[in-house]
Amino acid sequence: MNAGMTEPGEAVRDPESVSKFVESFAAQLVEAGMQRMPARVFAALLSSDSGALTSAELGEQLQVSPAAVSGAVRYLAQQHMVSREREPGSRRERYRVHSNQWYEAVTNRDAVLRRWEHTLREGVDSLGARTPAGRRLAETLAFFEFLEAELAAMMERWRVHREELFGEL
Amino acid sequence: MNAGMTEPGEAVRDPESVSKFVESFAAQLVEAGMQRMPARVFAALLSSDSGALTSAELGEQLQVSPAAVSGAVRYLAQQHMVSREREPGSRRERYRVHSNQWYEAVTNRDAVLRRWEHTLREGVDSLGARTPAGRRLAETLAFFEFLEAELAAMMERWRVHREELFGEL
DNA sequence: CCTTAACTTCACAAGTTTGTGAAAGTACCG
DNA sequence: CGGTACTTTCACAAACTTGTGAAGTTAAGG
Repeated sequence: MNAGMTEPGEAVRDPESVSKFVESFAAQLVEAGMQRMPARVFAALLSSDSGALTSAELGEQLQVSPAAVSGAVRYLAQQHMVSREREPGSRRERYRVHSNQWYEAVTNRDAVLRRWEHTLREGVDSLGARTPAGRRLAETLAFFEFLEAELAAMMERWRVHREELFGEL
Repeated sequence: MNAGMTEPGEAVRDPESVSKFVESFAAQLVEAGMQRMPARVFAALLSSDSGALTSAELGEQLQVSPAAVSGAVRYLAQQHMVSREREPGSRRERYRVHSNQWYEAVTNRDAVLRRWEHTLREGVDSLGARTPAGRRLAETLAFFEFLEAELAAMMERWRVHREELFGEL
């Protein structure tokens, strides 16, 4: 650890090791199903001090075209993982990650869960609720319903725990 | 609902509506990041009455080659979402889904979570724990650590709840 | 209003993924 | 041990994805 050999306490931002982190983190997001470019953009935002970068900054840091940044940001905004803000007095836009908002977005996937449940319900219907397969699906459905409730409660607990650790928003 | 127009209670397995379910469910697994073929194979297994199918049965139902089935099953077995069993007295293999085992496999992703945490810890190190970015990562890390503990506890509660709903294993 | 900085859209080329047929490998069974 | 019934591996073609440059659009500022 502390491979940069800097004295602890110093806030020297070594671009190379930052980039290394960005790429590792992005790789894990990709592994978890996110597309490559949104993952890289998101990781870059997450590890910026201001929490917000312009399109040009992102393009330079990641060595990609404005078009790529544009597409990635559109996706991230749709997923509520970043928000866009216009810099006043400039035609430049900045993309911001609200540190906690992003994992809230990932866990608050009510709509997604609801669709899974809907599909499963249809499955139980077409297989017949009393067939072995129907029962198997019904159990899966019950699990998802349970999950949905638990996730909400868990995020509530997290907010409390978070405040203990880091204080007010 | 009950689009098949069969009297309730009847266990008529309409191959077409089953296939429709298989494809919808598979599509959702794909959306969640699983590869296409493993998703289809898994959905087919999940909606089979026996909970187990041979390679030939899967190939026929899904209209794919034995090679495709082989690859898909290898992946699913690695993820512990199906298990393989040799039929005694035959050289045929069957692939089985243990109704509850599969979502246990999906939620028991300790190793995966651990790797995220490791990456985040490195990130905090290279950004500096007292920088804004470092603090942001530290919060994300704390969230993952919290998640890890919560997930385990949640699955414990689910097992109890499940037993209430469906009885013993 | 015109200029211009910045973002977005689009057609396409490069790269990657996916499923196939054919050949090779395994292991039951006589 | 040889035959055969499966399964797996492999090289490749088709289909899809991804990022680019260039043209198009928007709106800030003169």
